[in-house]
Amino acid sequence: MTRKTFRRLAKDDRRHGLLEATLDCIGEHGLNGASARRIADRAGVTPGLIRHYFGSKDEMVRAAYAYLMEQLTDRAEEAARDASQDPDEALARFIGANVMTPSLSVRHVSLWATFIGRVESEPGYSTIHRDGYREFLEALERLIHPVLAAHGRPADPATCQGLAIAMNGLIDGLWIEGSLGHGLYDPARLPRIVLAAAEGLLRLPDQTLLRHLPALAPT
Amino acid sequence: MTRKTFRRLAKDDRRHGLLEATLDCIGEHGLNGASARRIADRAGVTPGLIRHYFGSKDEMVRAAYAYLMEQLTDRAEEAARDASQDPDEALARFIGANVMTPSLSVRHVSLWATFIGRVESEPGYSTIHRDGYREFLEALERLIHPVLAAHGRPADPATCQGLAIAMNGLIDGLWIEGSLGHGLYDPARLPRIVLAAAEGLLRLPDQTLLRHLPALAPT
DNA sequence: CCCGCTGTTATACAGTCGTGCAACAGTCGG
DNA sequence: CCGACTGTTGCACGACTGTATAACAGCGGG
Repeated sequence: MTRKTFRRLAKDDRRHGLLEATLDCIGEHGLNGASARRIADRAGVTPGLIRHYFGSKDEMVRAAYAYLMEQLTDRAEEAARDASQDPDEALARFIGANVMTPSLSVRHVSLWATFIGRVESEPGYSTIHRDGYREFLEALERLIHPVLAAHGRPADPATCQGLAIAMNGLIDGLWIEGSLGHGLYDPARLPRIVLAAAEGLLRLPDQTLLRHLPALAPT
Repeated sequence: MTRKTFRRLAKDDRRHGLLEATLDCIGEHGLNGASARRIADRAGVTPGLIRHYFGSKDEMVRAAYAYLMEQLTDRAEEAARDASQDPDEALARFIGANVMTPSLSVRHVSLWATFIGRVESEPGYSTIHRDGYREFLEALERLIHPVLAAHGRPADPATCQGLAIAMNGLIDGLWIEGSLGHGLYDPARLPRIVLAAAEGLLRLPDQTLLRHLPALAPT
């Protein structure tokens, strides 16, 4: 029995590989089937490394949750970042991007849901969840405020936050159901649906957001 | 070693007890920690019964998912059933009830999310998910249509479905985040937020739904 | 009252779980 | 080219997993 050959990787590379393998396994087999052995296999290492890098499997899974949330919020904010100077277009881009590929992803929704299910009882999860949610909410508020102001609608902080909360719910809900692909409707309808809903929700004139729909075409 | 005393229950009672215990365990410990022994313990029986009633643990968990979805849709439709004849009020009640106790429940959201995370890969789950989603969507369409018609807004099937999809997203998203109680805002604000958003989304005149807010006070 | 049906328990089994630990082997500085 | 540091492996351990099966006991029908 010959010993497995291996390469010594930089600390961050190995951590990254393990986290990615953890998410892969959880996405495919759930927290159940994501055993230390299976994750190590997927990462191309032996289970002992988990202890070496994360102390325990639970700790690694927790780190994977944080890593996932980072990915999700980064991706969301990226859509707004490369938006034009036009506040309407920036908001439309942000909202639309969240219900289109690559955001619309079964893998991401499955992972997100799996972790959400443990937020209440797993120590440390609630902080990760709250931070991600807050970040998303604040990004939304930053995008909504100038749009409201430009159209002469009330934009005090309380109003703005309430609208951001509703908008976040709208986006999240459509993101989840759209990603799961139950076949009840064509997900390609989602950008139009969500932008029309957002216009109404914010009491914006017709086409304020919808006219930027063509700009959302997948590059 | 004395043998455990027991009562012979009606088939449905025992099944119900096991399903409820299954959901309890999954809610508290996730699909991971919900072992056959722990579930049996919670139900006050021995693990062997699982095989007797469901054939296997996986089959029981699947049945528990279907059982949960039935509970959730029943509860949602109940809110609309005991609504008055006024279409506006019926819609307002339905929407509002979904972001208030008892619908706003960490246990329910945790369970829902845990199962959603497995919809993609676990055989049979997607059907349960789709059926529940379709039922919710259709209930929403039935409530939205008369409201649109009464206010002279376009109410063709395609428009109606699109609005129901958006409304469902809005409700789901707020239900999830509101139930998790992250402390970023007071969940008591949700009924007002969701009704205001729904009015805008459907392009209804101000206060069409919001004026029924007082009628939603927890009985 | 007691027999028989069957819902229920108890036990055993092979497999997998997470992880602690000692030995190994890559890799880098000298 | 060699020595030393440490990232990585391999294995062992006890606990726990799901489930098969045989023995038991509650309960209704006669």
